[in-house]
Amino acid sequence: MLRACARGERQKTMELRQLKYFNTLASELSFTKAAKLLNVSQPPLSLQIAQLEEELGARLFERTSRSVTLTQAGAALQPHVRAILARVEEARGHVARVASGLEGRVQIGLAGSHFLGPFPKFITQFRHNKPKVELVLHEMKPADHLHALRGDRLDLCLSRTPALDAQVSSELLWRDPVVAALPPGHRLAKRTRIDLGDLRHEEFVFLQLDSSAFAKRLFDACLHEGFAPRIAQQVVEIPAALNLVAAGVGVALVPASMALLRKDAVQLCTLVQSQISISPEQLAPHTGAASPGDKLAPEQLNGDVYVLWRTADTSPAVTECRKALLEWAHEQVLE
Amino acid sequence: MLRACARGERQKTMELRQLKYFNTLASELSFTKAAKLLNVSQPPLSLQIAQLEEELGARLFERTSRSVTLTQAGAALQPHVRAILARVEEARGHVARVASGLEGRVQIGLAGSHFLGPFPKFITQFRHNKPKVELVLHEMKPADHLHALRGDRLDLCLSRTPALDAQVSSELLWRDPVVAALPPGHRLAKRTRIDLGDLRHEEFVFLQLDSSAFAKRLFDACLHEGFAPRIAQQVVEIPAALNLVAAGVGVALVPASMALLRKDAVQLCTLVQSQISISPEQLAPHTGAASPGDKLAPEQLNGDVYVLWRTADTSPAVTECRKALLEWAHEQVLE
DNA sequence: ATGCATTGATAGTGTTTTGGTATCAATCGA
DNA sequence: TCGATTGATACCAAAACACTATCAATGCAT
Repeated sequence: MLRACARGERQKTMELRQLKYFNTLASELSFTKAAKLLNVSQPPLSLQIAQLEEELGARLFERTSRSVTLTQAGAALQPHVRAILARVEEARGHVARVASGLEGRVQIGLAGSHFLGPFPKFITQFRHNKPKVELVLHEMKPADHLHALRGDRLDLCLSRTPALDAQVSSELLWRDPVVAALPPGHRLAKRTRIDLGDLRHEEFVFLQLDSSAFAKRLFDACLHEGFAPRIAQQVVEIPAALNLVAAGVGVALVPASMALLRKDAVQLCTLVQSQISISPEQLAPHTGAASPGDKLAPEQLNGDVYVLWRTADTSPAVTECRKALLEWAHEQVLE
Repeated sequence: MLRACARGERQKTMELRQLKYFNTLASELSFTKAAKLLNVSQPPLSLQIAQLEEELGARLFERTSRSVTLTQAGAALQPHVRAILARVEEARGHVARVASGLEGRVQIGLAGSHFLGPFPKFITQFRHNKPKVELVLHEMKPADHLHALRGDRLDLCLSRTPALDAQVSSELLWRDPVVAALPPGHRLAKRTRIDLGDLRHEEFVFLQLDSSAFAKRLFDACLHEGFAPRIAQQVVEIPAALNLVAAGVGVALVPASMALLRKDAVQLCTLVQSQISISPEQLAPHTGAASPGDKLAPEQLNGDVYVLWRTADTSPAVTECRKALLEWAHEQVLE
């Protein structure tokens, strides 16, 4: 079969090698010296320069057999070549930094409530350690996390619900038991620990069920306990729920870390169901597929915080950030 | 003899081809489409990208068999590549403009007196026609012209004396006869034309003999006429001579174009020796070697202006400027 | 579900390009 | 005038490159 070389002339194109050769020759103004510096012999250098001159259609050096000087065209070219070669090195360094995770951008999705927990401390520390990695925080409903993650709009998510599929992995960051938040002076307020069933007749301030899987899980826990909670008010953010509880609208099921922030205004009661004994295994991080238990197991009545990420994500900055977050979280637990 | 390939690894270097391939692939995000745009088949494109990735030590594209996306490293590289390729094109254009004489720099040496003649008009016109060509004017003693020209400090000179050697060429720009400038009311002032010998008993304001070959030529003309001029005052610039003549210090031999500028204050007398009939051949430009006549021939009693340049100079801007100057000068003569 | 089309990767081959050695003409200095 | 040095040239081997043919994987349509 005939070679499909339709166009007769192969378009010769300038190459970086030629520019590199030009640059040292322009500095040395001697073919032999430049060739030595370039670790090539002199004839190839002459050839490459000649090719460059031919392609540009201009003589770049004036050679007598005794001296080499730049022509005006060559002098005009020199600063460009320097800039190009410098930019190549800059690009090389930039790519290396990004590839090593020293530089990059990480899109992080999280509920507003996490700004009140330990996470901001991590942000501060990470930004100090990796100042060239840009962390972009996206406050959004937890229900949207997975979709945004799969659509590449997010790289990491903080969520109180681990992921269950193969596309998205998750790992436990820190535990956060669910407690009951009661209005001041509530009849159950004197007890330090109550059973979820004790709340069956209460009015609830509940997280909006379609805003997060966490809210659904709380609701399901009530169902599992044998009652459908009477919802006096739905809210999207946990702090809002606490404010309503403080105002006497009803009781609420909230993560302990959140409730502690308003312990001045609401009464907290440990829920016995979430008071499970913490085994060493549970303290250790586990993968997303590690706890696919039934939706109504009492151990699930918790607000433990997970980090979620695309399993297939290879971005070094994201990986570095995730690892740093996990490491930091586990250190915090030990303290 | 053994090949002197001392280092085992040949340092593979990034090449512009790879950057060009990267650029279109990053735009198209499809190997087959990019290959078509690049007029190559798909395998070479894949290979070049792979080589680029290997050299940078970073994966630049995430490929599934169904989609191609930029990695963070690739996204970091993209603007650099765009800038590099753009700069290459800019360099190509710049070199082309310089090589064609549209852009460049021309160092021009001239005596201050030429600022009073027709030359400034040319400067204005040339700067308008070739705005990117920088004309640098160096006012200096004509005696230094040749040295500066040979030392590459000047590219062109305006001189009243043509060059006589092979290294420096010259061509006539415009004629300028020498006239006698007399103080007002001078005894010879009534005559419209006088002989040089008529001035043998006058006091002279003379150009400094070591400042220009023109001055020497005027002095030699007097000697040839049979007298050594009595020099009352030496000056460097012709206008200064005219001022001294106007003040009555003495008479002077000056180019007609200069004297006309002070015809309000000095009396002009045509010198018969310079009043030679102008043959068509003499009007036409002639090369430097064309008039190597004896130093005392009366025809040499003139201030004709020549352009001088290095015969070996290949700079397009200089050549363009010189040609434009010649063309313009000859047009001026016709008007 | 299953075949079909499309995508990028791989293998094998011929051509182009590149770099090496040997040598030459020109020029400068002693 | 001779020798040394410079860049250019001729020629050859090796490396790089681009092509064709093909494969495995994936998405889409029937």
